[in-house]
Amino acid sequence: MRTKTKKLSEKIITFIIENISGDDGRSDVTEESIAAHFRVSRTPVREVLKHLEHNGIIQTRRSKGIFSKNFTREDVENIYEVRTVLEELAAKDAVKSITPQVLKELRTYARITKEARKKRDRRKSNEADRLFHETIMELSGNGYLKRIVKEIRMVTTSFIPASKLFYLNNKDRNPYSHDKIVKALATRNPEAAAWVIKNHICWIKNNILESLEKNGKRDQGKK
Amino acid sequence: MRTKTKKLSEKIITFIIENISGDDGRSDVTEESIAAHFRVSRTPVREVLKHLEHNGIIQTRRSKGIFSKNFTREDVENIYEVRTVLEELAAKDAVKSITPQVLKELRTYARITKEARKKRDRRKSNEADRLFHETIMELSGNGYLKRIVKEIRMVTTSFIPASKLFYLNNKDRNPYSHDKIVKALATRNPEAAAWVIKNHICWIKNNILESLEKNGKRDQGKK
DNA sequence: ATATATTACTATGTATGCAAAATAGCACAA
DNA sequence: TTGTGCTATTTTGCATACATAGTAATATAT
Repeated sequence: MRTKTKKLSEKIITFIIENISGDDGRSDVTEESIAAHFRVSRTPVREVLKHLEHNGIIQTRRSKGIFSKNFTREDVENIYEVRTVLEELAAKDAVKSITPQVLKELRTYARITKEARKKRDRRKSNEADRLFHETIMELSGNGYLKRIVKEIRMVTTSFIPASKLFYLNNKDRNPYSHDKIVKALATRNPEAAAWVIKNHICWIKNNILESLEKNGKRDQGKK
Repeated sequence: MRTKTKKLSEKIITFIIENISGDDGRSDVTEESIAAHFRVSRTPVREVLKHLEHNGIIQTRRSKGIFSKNFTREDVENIYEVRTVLEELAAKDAVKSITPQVLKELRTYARITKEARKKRDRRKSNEADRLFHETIMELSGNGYLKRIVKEIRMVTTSFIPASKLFYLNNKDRNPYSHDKIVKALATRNPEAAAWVIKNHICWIKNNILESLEKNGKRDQGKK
């Protein structure tokens, strides 16, 4: 169980995503501040930052600090278009190797997600949601696909910073639910599974777009 | 025309991909040697290395140096599976905004690729091939898709190091040629375009698998 | 001659220091 | 008050120096 080694960079990533803003002026998140927070030097922090910058999650402006990318409606649509075809692919591959055990596991995650959401336990519901999708990825047997979708999930997560993270609770439930995904997978019909996944993600996308429109009006004028 | 700034990291990437090997023992490619070659310090080199390592192209072993990943047949299939659905997506989107001008441009790249390949001018044919595919990406209007496919192309390029790069010349031509892709795009039928692209890439994948099998036998036993 | 312990070396990981760029604050003049 | 130029400050970019881990080679004992 190797956990300690990798965890630092993961922690730094989480920390950054949760703390950065896209405002102008000076950012209170700097290489120095992150380094100080984790009691390391700037060097390892920089490596994480470069990674995030490369993935388009942050942008660093010299002598100003680190800022979140202000995603446009188009950006969100583009990224979700990519994520959709990749999760469809995963679902299609997953049906080939599905087992009763895994189906049971998926149902458990689906149940936990639903219950936690009902109780407004955002952290727990997100965690179970993540496990649900990652299990399907795992099932696809395609390690590269798994890795790349994980990256994309990191981007989409950053769309909705913690401060704005209310959208899930205020909305109706996703009509293309995890339960329906499980049912489709159980039929072992690739196209059916892909269809449900596609609609599932499409619903999430629309939800995020709505949320961004509600929250993001003020960011409009700024360059 | 900002070229100088970004070029260094691009050059470093090219240099690394062209020089690393997957052998055991000590590598002659080290942070130090790369830094010395480009007359910079290890710091900027490390940033590029971390990026490549993250993309799964290289692996760095402490006190041994930098090595290429030894891709298995399964890795190649996984990565090409991902690339295929993404290029299909690009083609489907591209037909929406295709114009006679772009079709002409694509035909030009197709012609140059073909001619250069006939003359065994590998560099030129690769360049034109890249432009062909990137033009379709551009046409899709999805910047994120464009970026992510570019990354994947970097990985697939690293499958076949320069030293082994003969496969293209020794084989029959791709039956799902660039010409046929252009024709399919011209019909503005998304499914048709995606179908040709899919087969085009599938042919390349099989070609690479064959080449790896011929060249890579010796890498088998090693961990 | 072979196996093992010790030592020197090599290359990465991390920290620190210095240079450059861009901003923000302040003084001063109109 | 408002605009302009200078200076100090902030923060990134790059370089260097030190710490650590893993390897290879040598020496020693059996």
